[in-house]
Amino acid sequence: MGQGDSFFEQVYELVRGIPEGRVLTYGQVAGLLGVPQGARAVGWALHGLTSKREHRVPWHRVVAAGGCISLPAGAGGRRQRERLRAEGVGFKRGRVDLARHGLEP
DNA sequence: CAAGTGACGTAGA
DNA sequence: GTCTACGCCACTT
Repeated sequence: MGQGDSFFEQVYELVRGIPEGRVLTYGQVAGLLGVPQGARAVGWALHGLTSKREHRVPWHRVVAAGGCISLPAGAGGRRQRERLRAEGVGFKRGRVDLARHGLEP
């Protein structure tokens, strides 16, 4: 996989640009890339990072619609929740408070 | 070239 | 509030 600009790389770059304490949804990332219906592809792109060791991509800042974590606890969902909380992101009944950490509160 | 897959999204019941 | 069904995209084999 050494392609230069695949859709995946675009996702990585965009996610990499998410400031701390900010959270985006798959649909938003896809929309920013020009493919509002590509939420699935975005999720898949991040899925590859879970197994990667050096990525520098704050994938934990990307959650499903509504701010809910779709990741299984064993796949890193647990880590995502902890990381977000460590960045000051507040949780609302198991969901991220998009109203305070969304793209533009 | 075709089919299958997956960390989604929305709508309806 | 819960669950089901369909549609969409990009990548792999």
